[in-house]
Formats: sequence, structure tokens, C-alpha cells
Amino acid sequence: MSASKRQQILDAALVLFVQQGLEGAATAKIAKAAGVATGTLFHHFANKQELISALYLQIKRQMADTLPPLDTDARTLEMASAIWQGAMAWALAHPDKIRFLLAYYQSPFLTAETRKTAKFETLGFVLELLQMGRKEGVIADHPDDLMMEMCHTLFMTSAAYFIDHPQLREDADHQQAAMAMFWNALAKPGHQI
Amino acid sequence: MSASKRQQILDAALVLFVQQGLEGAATAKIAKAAGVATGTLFHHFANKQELISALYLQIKRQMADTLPPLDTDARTLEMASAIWQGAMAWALAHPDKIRFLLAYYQSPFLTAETRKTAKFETLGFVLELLQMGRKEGVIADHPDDLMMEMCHTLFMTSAAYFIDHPQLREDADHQQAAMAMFWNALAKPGHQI
Amino acid sequence: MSASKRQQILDAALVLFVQQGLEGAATAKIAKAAGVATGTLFHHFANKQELISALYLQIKRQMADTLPPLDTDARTLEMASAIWQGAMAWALAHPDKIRFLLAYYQSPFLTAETRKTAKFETLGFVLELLQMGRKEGVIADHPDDLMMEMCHTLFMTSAAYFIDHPQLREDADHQQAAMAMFWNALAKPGHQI
Amino acid sequence: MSASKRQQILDAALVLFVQQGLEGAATAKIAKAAGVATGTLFHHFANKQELISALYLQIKRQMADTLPPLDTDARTLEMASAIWQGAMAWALAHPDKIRFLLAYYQSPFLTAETRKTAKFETLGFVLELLQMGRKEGVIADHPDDLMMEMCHTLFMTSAAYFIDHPQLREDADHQQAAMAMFWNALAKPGHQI
DNA sequence: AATGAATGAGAATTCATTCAT
DNA sequence: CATGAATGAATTCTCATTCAT
Repeated sequence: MSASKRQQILDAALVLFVQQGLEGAATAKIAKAAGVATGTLFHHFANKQELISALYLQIKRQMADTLPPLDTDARTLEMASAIWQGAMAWALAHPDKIRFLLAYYQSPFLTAETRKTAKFETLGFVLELLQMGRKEGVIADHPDDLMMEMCHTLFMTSAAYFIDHPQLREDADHQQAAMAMFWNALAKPGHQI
Repeated sequence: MSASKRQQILDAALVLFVQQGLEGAATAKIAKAAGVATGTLFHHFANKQELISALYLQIKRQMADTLPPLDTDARTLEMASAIWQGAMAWALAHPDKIRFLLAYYQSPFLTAETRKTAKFETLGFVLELLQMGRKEGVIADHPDDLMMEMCHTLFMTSAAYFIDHPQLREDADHQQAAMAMFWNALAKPGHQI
Repeated sequence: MSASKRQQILDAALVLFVQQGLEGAATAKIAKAAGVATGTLFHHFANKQELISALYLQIKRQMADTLPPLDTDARTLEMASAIWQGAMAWALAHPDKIRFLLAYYQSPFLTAETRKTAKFETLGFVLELLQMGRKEGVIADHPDDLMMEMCHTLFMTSAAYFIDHPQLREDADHQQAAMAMFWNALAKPGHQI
Repeated sequence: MSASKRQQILDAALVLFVQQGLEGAATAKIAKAAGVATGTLFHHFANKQELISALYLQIKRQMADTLPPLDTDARTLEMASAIWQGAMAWALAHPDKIRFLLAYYQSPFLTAETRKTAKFETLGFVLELLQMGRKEGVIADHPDDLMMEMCHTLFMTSAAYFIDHPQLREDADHQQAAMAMFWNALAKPGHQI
């Protein structure tokens, strides 16, 4: 019951944050939407900032948990493609979560701490994928951190694009173009698709 | 005098928005920082939202105005490279402006209207560049709007990266990697760098 | 406790509204006078307008509750006289409430909705009295709604008059004149006093 | 031209005051509606209060000027009826002016001074009419000031009633009822209509 | 754990009025 | 006379947070 109230609050918060912004969504509104009392929110989260951080981390973890495990025997392109498609399917099934990540990635409400935790927890596999691709000779030899930033942004932009244009979700041209641009940005010359 | 007060307000707003967030920067603080009365802010901008939109559009226009004109006789790669470098130089010279654009591109404070205006006014040249590249046979044949989104995001991410890591600005590896990923995302197979 | 804070606010509001006008009486002043925090006022009343409406309706109801019950076996003139005297006694005992009703009956701060509710809730007995008088053959046969407006205004004007001229409250001439004008306005020819 | 600007301001003020209240109608809005600059309003009226008073007095005078002159040879009932009809015709032709008088008669924005001036200037003829009626033996012998208050209020209430129910303006029953209640309130027993 | 009334600092915005042009 | 940008105090309302029940 109590765990469920915590989750009810997180669920309501997500919706309101996306609709009305981080400050537009007052804690009282969130509590009401969650069907709990104002005070209850503060039993589960020390303050609003912690609620936001908890939500951010939860979403990041949910997305990470959904991805297929890295198979180091597979070809990098195939592995990347499988992950891309898994992540995209999850993104399209949870548009509010993507919007939340996008909108508040830069917010002063999110501590550097939270951002860092999220990055390490959820972007680790990207690094492995890049290294796997270099071994295979298909991924360019650019600095890791820059490549990781690009991976992140290319995926999030694509996801946002398909969320904003739902009629294009099934469009093979667009879907394949998004993945191609992603891959080609990372690929070593001669290994484009 | 009046135009100058308006600009003073925009200048102060930029600094405070980047430092304290859109909601953390109260209109009274902005006015004070600008050296004008609170009422004056609302004389020039109907409300805070309009101030934010005006600032967003002004920055977008400033950046657009700074770029070299499109030379359709040049080779696309060279043209793209010149624009990239021009834009990057401007970005590094105006880090707050880039941070502002990045942080609030997704904010609910920015109306769809404003975003759209900004896009049309300032991303037009990207479309021309893509078409020029297709004629030359070096740019991939993906849907225009998706490619434009990617151009935008790849550039902004790179700019943010170099702003956050000032010591890498002169690093040829990183600089060249950023531009390479940008170009390769867009290029037709066989025209990577 | 909570009901009492709500009532403290209504009490303070009445005094300040009458002294300083609806707009002159700032919500902060009202809260202070009531001995509660600003926020508390808005916890009990969604906004200033609702406070005003609530106050208006409460006063109307208090006045209605104070009047003697209609005795349909009595003669109409005696019944009317009893009600008039009861209402007048209440009015003189609560001058601020009468002043408030008078001053803001026409105010744009009062919604048509509130005015209508007040009318239906508190003027119902007037209608019954008129009908009783018609059966007895002593009340004129004018349209009901017009007669009700006149009853209302004749009473309120008289009450205001005696409130503004306290020394005339005990003056039989004036008191009797007021009641006579009221009755004669309504009476059928031949039944004047 | 300048006299016309003054009148433009008064005209615009009337409309806005009735629509939005005395405080809801900002001087800047009034000036805009009048087609003049903010500063111009303050050239013609020292402050907002003076604008309101000037408007109040102007309307009162306009109404007074419209009434037929008192003919002391006529029968009082006929004279009263002629004045009532003249005043009612003017009221129905200028509903906003009546609404303004009604709504702000009690406003703290109107000084006691202004109210008094208005009363003396425009209600003098009522006193004469009452005295004429007493000579004729048709008007009751109640205290003058109370009777004058009642005359004023009975007329204003009737006017407001017909303004709020435009479809009843031509209704003989209602029109005659209003005048009858007015007259009967004042008449000596035996002279009712 | 859960509740929700109470708090009061702080936010955006308004507005009468002034004054240099 | 006319203008309208500038002023800054004042206003309504919000909101994260607390705490007695």
C-alpha cells in the first residue's frame, strides 16, 4: 500500500511535470492527482527536488532494463541495431518519459550528482558497444566521451521526433533514416549503411 | 534610450536564466540586474513568457546572422565545414547563449509558435545546404525534416561539449571528430570523412 | 478551529470592505486583521471574489434567518409590519452588514450567479407575503418580480437612512413614514395606511 | 479638439467603468479606448478620482437637463407622471449611464462632496414637486429627506429593472406598475392610483 | 504511515502618475 | 496641449513545507 502510494506519486508527477513544467506542477497538485494527501508526498520524498531526481533515475533505469543484453559475439551493427530498436520501441511506448528526460536533462532542479549517476548507470553499455565496434574495425576512433554524448543526443532527438510525429512511426523511410544517421555518425569510413 | 532599456533587460535576463533557471530568475531580479524598474520590464514584454520568447528568437537570429553566406558554387563539404566553424566560433564566444538555447529548447515556457518561428527563420540555410549536397551527390536522401533536426542537435551538442570542456577547444582531435560525426551522419555512403 | 479561522476572515473582511471598499481592502490586510496568514485566506476562499460572494450570501442568510416565520392566518399588514420591524431591528443592530449589502449589490465583483442565489434563498418569503396579501385583497396586482425588487429597495433604502441618521431611529414619525411608504407602494388602492 | 478629447475620455471611461469596474478600468486602458495618450488623461483630470467625479456629475446633469420643467399650475400627478416618463425614456436610452450611477453611488471613489453636489443640483425639483403635491393635498406629509431618498431609489430601481429586462420596456403592465408603486409610496391615503 | 489546514515568503503583474520630449 | 516610456509600490495569488491529529 505504502509502496504503491510512492509509485502513484511518481506516476502523477511525471504527467504533471510534462504537462505543466517542473515548477508549474505544484506538490499539492501532484498529491491530489496521485490521490494522496499533501503531507504524504513529503513522507516519501524529503522535498520536491528528491522527487524529481527519483523520477529521473527511475525512468533512466526502466529504459536501461528494457534493452537487450550486449552479445559480444554478435556483429556490432546488428547489436547496435537491436539496441536502437529496443530503445525506440520503449520510447514510443512511454512518450511522457522521453519528454521528461529531454525537457529536464538541463534543469537546475536536477543535481549534477543525479545526472552523473544516471549517466554511469545507463550509458555504460554504449561504451562497451563502441569498444566492441572498434575491435571489429567498424567504429571510428573518436574520443569516447564526445561519441557518447552524440549517441545519447542522436537517440533522444530521434525518439522525440517520432513522438512528435506519430504518423511516421511506421514509416520505414524515416525509421531507417534515423538509424542510418545514428550509425553513420559513429562508423569508421567505409562502414556506412 | 528605450531600445537600450529593452536590450539591457534581454541581456540581464540571459545571464540570470542561465545561472538560475527560467523560474529561478524572478522578473524583479532581472529588472534590478538590468538597472530598470520592475514596471519597465512589463512595458517592453507583456509577460515573462514573451521575454523568454523574445530572447530565444533574438539569439537564434544573432547566430544566423553570423554565418557565412551560402556559396552554391563551392563544394558542399567545404561549405558545411565553413558554416560549422563559423557557428562553432560564435558559440564558443557566446557560451551563455548556447546554454540558454539548449536548456530551454524543450521548456514548456517556449511556445510551439516560437520554436516554429525560430526554426523557419534560422534553419532555412540548412535545407539549402542539404539540397546543394544532394545535387553534388554527397548528401544522403533522408527526409528533410528529420535531417534538419539531426543537424541542429548535432551542432548544439557539440557546442555544449566544447563549452563544458574549454580545454578541448583547441584540441584538433576533438574538433575534427565533432565535425566528422556531423558530416558522416548526413553524408551518402562513400562520402564519409 | 478551521471553521473559526474561516469565520474570522469573513468578519475581518466585512469591516474592511465597508471601511475601505472592495478594492481598497487588500487580501493581505484582511488576513492580518483576521489574525491569520495570507495563505490561509486562500485556503478557505479560492480567490477574493469567492470571499466576497461567500460574505454576501452569509449576510443575506443571517438576515433571512432572523425574521419571524410567516403566519398565513394573520392579516397581511400585521405580518408585513412584524417582518419589517424584525428586519429593521436586525439592520440597525448590524449596520456594517447593511452597508455592505447596499454598497456591493451592484458591484461587478458580485457575479450574477451570487445575486441570483441570494435572491432565491432570501426573498422567497416576500413572494409568499404578496400572495397572502392578494388573497386578502389588500396587495396590488402588479408583476411579482417588479414588486419584489421594489420591496427590496424600499427596505434597504430605509435601513440605510436610519443607519446614516442614528438620532432618528427612535423617531416615531420617521419610522412610521418609512413603513407607510413601503406598505403603500405595495397596497391595492383603498388599503393605504 | 481639446474639448473633444476630454469628452472622448469621459465616454470611454463610462463604458469601461460599467464593464470592468472602477478599479478594473485602468487609466491606461481608458486612454487607449479614448484614442489618446496616457498623459493626456492627466492633462484633463488631475487624477482618476476627479475623472470619476466629473463623469458622475456630468451624467447627473444630463439627466436633469432632459426633464420637463416643473409647471406649478398642472396637477401634481400629471406633472410627476410626465417627469417619470421623461426620466425613464432618458434612462432607457442611456443604460450605461444608469448602471454607472447605480453601481458607484456608494463607491469610496466618490467623495461625499460630489455626492452632495449631485444631490442638490439634480434632486431639487423633487422637493418642489412634493411641496406642490402637499398644497394640492395629494402627497403625504412624511419627512422631506426620507421621501427624497425614496423617490430617488424607486426611480433608479425601476430604471435598472427595465434596463435588465429590455423586453418589458414596452409592456404597459410593468410600466404602469412601476409608476403606480412610485406614486402610491408618496401619495396621501385616498389619492392612490 | 497518512492527513490536510496552516504558514508566510516570494512570484508575476498592475497601475496611477510623472516628466522629458 | 499631447505624448508614451518609465517608475516602483502595492496587489493577488502560489507553493514548498510543517505539524498536530
